Amino acid sequence: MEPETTSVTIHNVAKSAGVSISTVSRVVNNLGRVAPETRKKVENAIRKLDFYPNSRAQALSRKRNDTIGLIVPDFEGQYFAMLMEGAHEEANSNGVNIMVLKAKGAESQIDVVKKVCSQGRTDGVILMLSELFDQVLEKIGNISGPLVILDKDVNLWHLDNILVDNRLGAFEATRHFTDVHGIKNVFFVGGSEHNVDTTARAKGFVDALASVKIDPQDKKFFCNNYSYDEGYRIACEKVVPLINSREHYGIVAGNDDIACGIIDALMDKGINVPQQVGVAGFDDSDIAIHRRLKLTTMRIPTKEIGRIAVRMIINRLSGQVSEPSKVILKARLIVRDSCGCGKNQNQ
Amino acid sequence: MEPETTSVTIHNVAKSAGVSISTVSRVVNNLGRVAPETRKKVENAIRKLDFYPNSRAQALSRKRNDTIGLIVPDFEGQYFAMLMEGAHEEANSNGVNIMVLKAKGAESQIDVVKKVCSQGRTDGVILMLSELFDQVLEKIGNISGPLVILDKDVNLWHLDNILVDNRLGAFEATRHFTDVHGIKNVFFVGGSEHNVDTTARAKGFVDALASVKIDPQDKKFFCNNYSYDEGYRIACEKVVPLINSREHYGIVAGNDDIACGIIDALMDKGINVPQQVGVAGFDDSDIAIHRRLKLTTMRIPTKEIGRIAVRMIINRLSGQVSEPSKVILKARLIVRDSCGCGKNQNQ
DNA sequence: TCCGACTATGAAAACGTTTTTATATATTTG
DNA sequence: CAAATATATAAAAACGTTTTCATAGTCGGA
Repeated sequence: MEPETTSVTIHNVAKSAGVSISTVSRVVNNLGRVAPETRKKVENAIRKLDFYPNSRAQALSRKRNDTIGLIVPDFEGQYFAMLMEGAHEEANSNGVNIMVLKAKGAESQIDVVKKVCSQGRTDGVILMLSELFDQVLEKIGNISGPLVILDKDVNLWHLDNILVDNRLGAFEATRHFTDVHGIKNVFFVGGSEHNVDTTARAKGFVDALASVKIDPQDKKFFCNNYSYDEGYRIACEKVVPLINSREHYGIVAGNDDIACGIIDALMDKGINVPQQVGVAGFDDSDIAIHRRLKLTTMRIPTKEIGRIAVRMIINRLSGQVSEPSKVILKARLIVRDSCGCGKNQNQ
Repeated sequence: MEPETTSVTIHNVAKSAGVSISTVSRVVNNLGRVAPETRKKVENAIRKLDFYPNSRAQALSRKRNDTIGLIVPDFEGQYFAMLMEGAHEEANSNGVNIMVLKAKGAESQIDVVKKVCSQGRTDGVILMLSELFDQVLEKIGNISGPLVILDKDVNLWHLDNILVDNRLGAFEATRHFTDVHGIKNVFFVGGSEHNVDTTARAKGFVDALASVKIDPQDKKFFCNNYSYDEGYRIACEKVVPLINSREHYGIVAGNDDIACGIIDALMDKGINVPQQVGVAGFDDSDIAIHRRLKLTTMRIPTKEIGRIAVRMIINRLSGQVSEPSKVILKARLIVRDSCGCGKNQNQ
């Protein structure tokens, strides 16, 4: 009934080596001075007994867990995986662990953050906010440990903040069509109109056209969400009717899913992509290179975001850095075939 | 220099409510009998002081962390995300957390498992093994807590085990071509020949052909890895030369990436897909529905695997279940367009 | 009215570390 | 050579809970 193999503690090691537990602790943590022969005795005992310090006791005593919480609204797409990749890389090389939590609605996010921090389960938290983020921020101002907010521009309080310049990204994608391809008819098909990312990207699009003296009027469309199906739908309903077979066009999509939907819709309507209509996506997700027509897209440095977020927390914990900071990363245009630059350029 | 807001402990609550810490603990954990008015006093104090029990102290005292470790070789593709989805769902509804760890090589996996278990950082571990898994298993037989092995058939020791019947999956995909489409010329293009999944799928393919009296000789090909590019390469080098324009063909691919590579290769060589050659993938990953020609593919119940894995650990921890078990899940054929069943069936 | 059983609560031990403080012993200094 | 100082180690306190054990107080029955 009790197969519970009681594990070996620092006391066992101390006894076996004929020293006190303080000495063992000093050896394990490389602290203070220990006579060479004593150290050897202790190290032998540790090896003999296969001793690993109990992390629960360490956590209590040291008042830290060596654990960072990563709170995301969902695990969909590959954003989460990339974020994890970067975060884990940085965390691992600093001996800290990552606990993944999911919290979608504002309620849930407030709950999870408060709980996890107040309980001392993590030493710091990386939070990817959902849409209603001002409500969340309002309530978590007084939490204890370091807190990094991702992807939403947060000016309040002493919070670290990492974001991507979406406006600039869409600006560059748009100017790629106007400048490199000499196209005057550029459209924008974004995600939900109330999404802050979409808003920023739409602004970049407008700014880009304005900067080359093109009227952006009636050239912006919005999907209900960031999905392939919505991209397909909007392309059929809004874009196709505007296409004149004698002109060339460019479309800046809100993300790669939408871009793919658009491309397939256009093709299904017999329109030549990318010869007559070039399309650019956003995110550089997996699907960008897993299609016949490789997607030109703006790459979001997601892995980098994860890495920096962990770095920020570690810095704050180590006391080296006390001031909160805001990091703004750029998206980068990855030119492939769907804009008309690539292998399918000349038919 | 010390903005460390020292958090409120059970002692503060006890003092504020005018009772002992044992009473507070009893109220918090709903244990033993507490007089209604005492309970009210304590609850008020808890609310007033915004008390959250320190999870580190709880962990030490209770000898558990309410944390499950999920060890994966990488975060690529969407396998990890789906696994996480299921695992988190089950974990969350049981009040346990998930710590994600990465360990790729055999060395690393042994290290991580031993460390995480011996330290008591997690109460149980879900382990997704890399290729050289016998070496790993050999060394981690004596670890303490519950351990669930994913995706590799493990017969040794007292380990829980969840796997997918890859043989049966490939069998069904193959028979779909022979039975539904009446195709005799079916090929298999798997991943690395030394991969156990590939081996099982290849066997399913051979068994299926044998079961309908077709000679599987010279119909199996292998990629160096599970990538789009390899699928493209093998299709060009091995498959295309075998295609006779008067015959119909079916191809069972090792995964969706390979399937996409094959399809694009065939199309680039001017072969009609799916009219002349049908292709089926494996995994039902994102890309299956993000292409113009929707992929027919075997869906692996990854989310379910995550859910069951967590369930197993929780059951073992609760002492309800003591015997290790092996769960074998089936892949399910998702019929879309690339096999020739769908919208593009008749040209 | 007295005794046993039960109830509500408090006191104290335990969990396994880290860290501070104390104490021998060895080494230097005047 | 005694006093001051270093050095190596041990003893004990602390971390914040849970849990066992002890102790008053209450109740019902003889």
